[in-house]
Parts: sequence; structure tokens; C-alpha cells
Amino acid sequence: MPPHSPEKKSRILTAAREVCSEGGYEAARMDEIARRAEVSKGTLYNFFESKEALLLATVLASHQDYVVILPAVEDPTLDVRDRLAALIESLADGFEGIVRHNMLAQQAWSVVLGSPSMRKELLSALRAIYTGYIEQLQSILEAGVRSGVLRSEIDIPVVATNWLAIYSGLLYRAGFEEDDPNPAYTPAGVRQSLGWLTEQLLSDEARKTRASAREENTHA
Amino acid sequence: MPPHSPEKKSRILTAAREVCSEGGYEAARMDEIARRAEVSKGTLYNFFESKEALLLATVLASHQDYVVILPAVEDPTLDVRDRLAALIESLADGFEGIVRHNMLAQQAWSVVLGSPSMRKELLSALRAIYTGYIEQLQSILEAGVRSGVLRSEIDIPVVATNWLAIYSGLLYRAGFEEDDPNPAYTPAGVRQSLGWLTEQLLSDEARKTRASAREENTHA
Amino acid sequence: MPPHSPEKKSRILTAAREVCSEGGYEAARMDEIARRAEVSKGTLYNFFESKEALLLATVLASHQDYVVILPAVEDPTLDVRDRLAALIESLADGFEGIVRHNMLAQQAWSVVLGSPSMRKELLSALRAIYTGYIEQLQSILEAGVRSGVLRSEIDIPVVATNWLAIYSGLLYRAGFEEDDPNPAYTPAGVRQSLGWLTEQLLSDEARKTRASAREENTHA
Amino acid sequence: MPPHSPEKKSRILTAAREVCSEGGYEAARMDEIARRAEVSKGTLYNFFESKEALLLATVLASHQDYVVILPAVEDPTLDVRDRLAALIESLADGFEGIVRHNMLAQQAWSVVLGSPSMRKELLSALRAIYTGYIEQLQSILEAGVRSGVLRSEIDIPVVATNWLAIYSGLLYRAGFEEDDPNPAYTPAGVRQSLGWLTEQLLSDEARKTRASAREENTHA
DNA sequence: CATGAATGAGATTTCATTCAT
DNA sequence: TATGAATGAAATCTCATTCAT
Repeated sequence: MPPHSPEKKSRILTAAREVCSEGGYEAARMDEIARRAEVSKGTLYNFFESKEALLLATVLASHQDYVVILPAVEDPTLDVRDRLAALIESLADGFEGIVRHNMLAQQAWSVVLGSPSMRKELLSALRAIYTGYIEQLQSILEAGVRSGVLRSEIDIPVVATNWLAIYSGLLYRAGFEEDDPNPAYTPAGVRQSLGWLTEQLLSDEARKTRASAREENTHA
Repeated sequence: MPPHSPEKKSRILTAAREVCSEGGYEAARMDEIARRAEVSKGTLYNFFESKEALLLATVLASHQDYVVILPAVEDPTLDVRDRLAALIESLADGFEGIVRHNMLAQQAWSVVLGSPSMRKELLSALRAIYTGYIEQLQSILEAGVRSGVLRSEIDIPVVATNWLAIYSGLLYRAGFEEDDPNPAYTPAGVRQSLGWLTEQLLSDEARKTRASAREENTHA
Repeated sequence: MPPHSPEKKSRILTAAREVCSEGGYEAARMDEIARRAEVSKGTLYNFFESKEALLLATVLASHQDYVVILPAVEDPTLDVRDRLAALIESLADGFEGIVRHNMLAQQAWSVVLGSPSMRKELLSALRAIYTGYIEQLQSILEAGVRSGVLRSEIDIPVVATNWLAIYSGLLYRAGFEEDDPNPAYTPAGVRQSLGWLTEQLLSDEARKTRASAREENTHA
Repeated sequence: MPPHSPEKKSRILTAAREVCSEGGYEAARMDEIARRAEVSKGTLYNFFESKEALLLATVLASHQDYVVILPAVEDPTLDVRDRLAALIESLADGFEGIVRHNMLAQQAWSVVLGSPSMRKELLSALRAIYTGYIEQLQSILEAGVRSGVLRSEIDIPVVATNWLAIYSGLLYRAGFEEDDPNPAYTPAGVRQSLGWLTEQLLSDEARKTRASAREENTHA
């Protein structure tokens, strides 16, 4: 018999995510998760200490699927405007999935709140999820300032913080919308809001040459 | 004693908010709420249909305390920069209380998720809470554009959306911090982030006269 | 509704004792106890913190029924031989009931062993159950020595200890017997063993006058 | 490796005894026993039908270690007083170990109570454990009467029963004591109680010559 | 024979809700 | 209306036992 097959663990996590997605963490039942994963309840407890631990692992695993970065963003030879645009696209494209994931993660709080160690682990993961974005963003902004595309006087940490705050805020507010969401809290809204922010950063020169520069770039 | 004494109802809601604040919605027990409100459990059910209804009412009542607006903000005779500054102060001052309130409100989701009608009510309230801000903000921005303090080409809806997104984003991210929070997610961070946004809106003329103008204004 | 009616508590304890008597403490199920007591499982937990606490209370309540003392034993005007004989009769008469009770109490150990506080409570009760006997016995022996019926050189504490040890030993060993018990571990055995002990205590004078003295006493 | 290696069986029994000693039979887990014995859980079931059977075997094995008899006791050439004294020493020396063993054996009841056949086996073993003592004791007492050291009129079966009852009673009561046990329920108490009993048996002649006789004996 | 992951019946316990007083 | 003892469905978790490897 294979020792604690990872495939089974993955099946359990998938089942748990499904069950939570449907009824929320509060309503998730170990019985139901076991049934969907096609394992016994005992096996659930062989893999995870408790219901809380399973739900925490479910949230953390869910992160893996949503923390993705477009390769183009990391290419330092590209024009900074394109790199920022690619980042915006990445964020906008994943927006709806992340909104759903986010609503679940928020619910996990009430389940995990009881155990300080799990709370710490969850919050730490939630903080970590955006750290990559912040760092990436700062390095792009620095490159932009160096190349003269972005205004030299911008306060990079504040701008990066605001970029992320806007994104988080839209994400958060999107969770309040149902059925017919306010367009501001859709992928299009993400593009518009972060596009506006990018505009503010451009140097006067970049502003003048924008159209031509971008066109050359595209044709290259 | 009049039926459904409002005083008793208020006592119940206060007790419920306390209990939820301490242990989260998941851990809130009707027994404990009744004990703190100094009423019987039966009385709880005379005022509220169910535990879910009580918790929903608790969240909604909690909104009342946090949706406050500084009178100065609404005074159209003031300089727009002061009105925006007053709004920022209002948001920054209430920040920590709202963060706590917000974490509770998020948890409430998992409790009311099961009932579509309650879910609608909660989400609607959550949407409404910021509507006042958005409208107020837009009217200030319009006044600013009219008076020449703000740049004429700004896209007021986008700017207002971003203002609120930044605020919401900081609020949301602040919920992930514990003990030694990142300064970006503190009242000071609110001032810095929204201050930066305000900067972007000023017209060239306002930018030049800022120091003197503000000084005159203050002395007036 | 009467507040925690003692009658209900008593019904629960009775049901618990019945269930334990039949299958042992290990096999006692809260469901079954609730069913027999004609209360809900929840009510069981309104009266008793846990299963352990209920079983402990059951054992302690069981003591009440078996710690009985013959009034005659306490009458200091009677001849010491008669008082000792009455005590022996008391112990022999209750013997079979106490044997059954004892076997249950022993089983309770394994259930209650986990909780140090309960263990202490149980052991303390088990010690206390015989304290009355020891004290009573010592006062009778002292009276016997004073009246010259018992030998003056007897070591009263040692004799009292041995009296109780013999009784406890027979009680304990009786628990090992089934169906066709060794006569030594029956009420008759109790009379014989403790009768022998009493014999050893009589003074030479009492020994000579025994037949006549007792006869007079009986006729008095 | 021979099938059902006795060494492995012994390791299992030792592990089981350790586990039971620490937490009691109720708390003993097959997992833990297997871990300590360094075998798999499956192997446990190759050696023992069930948990009950293993625990029963554990109690029975525990008996082997405690049913020991001093060789001197069996030597018919010695003075009966010395043989009884040696027996008392044997019982007193092993007292504390037997007390612990006894407490475990009592707990075993609740585990094996469910199975009549195991119950019979356990009770039979518990009866057998003292049979050797009784027989040995009776043969010593008979030798004592024949040699004139013990009073000729003693009722040997009753005396033997009482000797064993006193010992069992002290053993049993010792199980109720914790930390600071009553001296009556210690090895010293065993010596005192059984010493008193021996005293009652001596013939007048033996009583007179006791000091000198024993001294000679010791010097021989 | 040995292993130990998997099983799943069944145990204890909780707590929102009810309703007789 | 207020009370709070009683309810019991339903939840989590345990652990002796099995059996494919």
C-alpha cells in the first residue's frame, strides 16, 4: 500500500475546495468531503489533524493556483509601459477566479480564528501572496525611472502600495457584487483603474511619445 | 413595558457585537449573547427570527457606528483641498475601528451565506456603506474642477473609484496584519496613500500656489 | 419548568447505575442511559459535565446505599460481644450487595483514571466509606477493654485494621467468584472469619463466662 | 525466523503492560502498544485475537512475575515461626509491586467483562494466584500444630482464609491510597498485621520459649 | 509472516431552537 | 412577554480491525 499517496491528499483537497465553494466553509462537512474525495472519514484524519487544518490547507492550496505571473512582465528588455500593461492584463485576467478564491479565503477566517497558530499561518500566507507582486512592481518602477519612461520624482513605495491597494480594493469590493456587478469591479474595471494609475507615472517625454513609441514596440 | 422594548433590542445587539468581536461569528453562542445582554435565550428569539438574523442585524448595526462623515467635508464654501484633506482625516481617524468592524463583517458572510435573502441584505448594506463616500467624493471633485483647483481633464468616476479602491484595499489588507502591522496599513498609511492620489489631481496652477493658498486658507 | 429537578437527576443516576450493572462501566453508553432515564442526551449534559462525571456520581451515589450501620452497634450499654456480633451481622447481611457495588466501583477506576481530580474524588470516597466502620470498631474495642471483656494487652489499631482488612479481603476475593462461590467468600464466611477474630480478643474471664453471660444478656 | 517468535510475543506483552501501567486499560491503544513493541499493528493481531485477548494475556503474564515464593518457606526442617516469618517477608517485599499489578488487574475487568469466556479465564487466574499461598500456608500451619509450636485447637482452614483475607484486604485498600499512604497499607503494615495474626496462633509453650528459641535458631 | 494505510461504525458532545410555566 | 430546562439532530473525531502489498 503506498504510503500516504500524494494523489489521495490532492483528491481530498480538491473535494474540500469544491464543498467549500458550494456552501462556504461554515457549512462544509467532513462527511461530505470524504464522500466526494471517495475516501473514508478516517483517511481524512490520517492526512489532516482536524477539520480546521484541512480547511486551512485548502485555502493555502487554492493560493497556488492564483499566484501566477506573466513571464513577459519579468523581461527587463521590454519597455516599462509594456511590462506594466502585461501585469495589468495578468491581474485582470485572473480577476474573476481570484474574487471567488478570495471570498472563500475570507470565510476561512471564521473557521481558523480559534487557533492562533493556524490564524498566523493563514495571515502569513495571505500577506505572502502579494509580496511577489509588490517586489516585481517596484523593480519595474525602478527600471522605468532609470530609463526615463517614468517621472523621476515618483515615490516608488507609495506608488507600489497604491497599485496593490487599488487592485486589492477592487478585488474586495467585487466580492460584494452579485449577478450584475458594477463594471468598476470587473476585469475591465481593473484595466481602467490600474491604467489610470500608470498614466500618472509617465514622464512628460514618455507622455508625448507614447503613441509612436508603443507602435514601434508592437511592430518590433 | 412596551412590547419589543428598543432598549432591550439594543442591549442584545451590543452584547452580540461584543461576543462576536471576541471570538468571531463562528464561535458566538446564543447562550453567551443572552447572558451578556441579561435577557433569556427565549427573548433573543422574540426579537430575532434566528441566530443568523441576529448576527446580520449585528453587522448592519455596526455599520451605523462607522459610517460617519465629517461636517466640514460637506461645506461647499471651503477650498477643495481642505475638503479632501478633511475626508482623508475622517477615513484615517476611523481606520482602526473600521478594520475591526470589517473583519467581523467578513466573517458574517460565512454565517449568512446559507440564506440568499440575508446574503442579499448583507451585500446590499456593504455596497451602500460606501455609496455616500463615492457621491460626496464625486461632488467634491466636480467642485474642484469647476474652481480650477483640480485638473480639468480628470476622469471623475475613475478617480473616485480609485480613491475608494485604495481606501478599501488598505482596509482589507490591514485585516491581514497582526501585532506589528506594516505602516502602509495604518492611519498614517491612509493619509499617505490618499494624499498621493490627491496630489495627482491638482491643476498646475493649484500646484504652484499650494503653499501660499493653504496658508491663507488656514489663517482665514 | 422546575429548575434542574432533583427527581430527574435521581432518575439519571438510577438509569446509569442500571446500565453499568448490566454491562460494566466500559460498555455504558450515554445514549442508553438517556433512553432509560427517559430524558434526552442533552439533559444528561445539563446535569453532568461529561460521561466521566456521570459515572463518578453514579459510583458515589451507590455508596450511599451501602454504608449502613446497625443502630444496636452504637448502643454503649450493650455487652461488647453483642455489639461486635451485631456489627458482624451488619457486614454479613450487606455483603452480597456490597460485593456487586464493589465490582462496579472497581470498574469505574478505568473510566475515571484519566482525570486526576475525579480520581482523587473517587479514591477519597472509597477511603471514606470504611472510616465509619474503623472508628466505630475502635470505640467498641476500647469499651471492651475497659469492661474487661477484651484482653487488656490488645493493640486496638492493629486489631481494627485487621478486622477491616479481613472484611475487605473477603469482599475483594468474593468478586473473583462466580456461580458457585467458595463458602469463605459468602456472608457465612464473613461471620466465621470475623467471629474467629473476635475470639482472639476475649479476655480469659470473658472466655470462661461466655456461655452464661451471653445467655443472660439474651434473656434480659 | 520461526513462526510466532516467542521473543516477539514477549515484547508485545511487555509493551502492553507498560502502556496499561501508564494510562490504564481504558486508555491503552493498539497503536501505542505496537509502537512500543516495535511491531506493526497487524502483527499484534497475528499473536492475539483481539485487544481484549491481548489485555487478558497481559494481566495473566503479569501474574507470573508476582507469584513468587521464598524457597525458605518450603523448607520443612525449619522452625515454623521462621517459615511464617519468611512468608510474611515475601509478601511484604513484593507488596508494592503487587499493589500496582492489582490495580491493573482490577481495571482489566471492565475490558474483559463483555466476553464470558475471557471473564472466566481471568477470574480463574485470579483465584489460582492465591491457591499456592493457601496450600503452602495450610501445610505450614499443620506442621506447626504437629511440632507443638502452634496451638492445637486452631481451625486451620479459617486461619488460612483469614491470613489471606488480611493480605488481600491490605492489598486492596492500598490501591485507594495515593502519595502519602496510610502506614497500615504499606509493607510495614503487612508485617504488623500478619505478625499479629501469627502471634494468636502460638501455643503457650512456644510463647514462653519464643525469645530463646529464636535466638538459638538464628545462631545455628 | 509483516506491514500500516484505510476503513467506518459508533462514541461523545454541542448548541440553536422550542415551549410549558 | 419573559424564562431557561429540555430537546435531539447533527457534528467532529476515535480506534479496533482488516487486507492488499
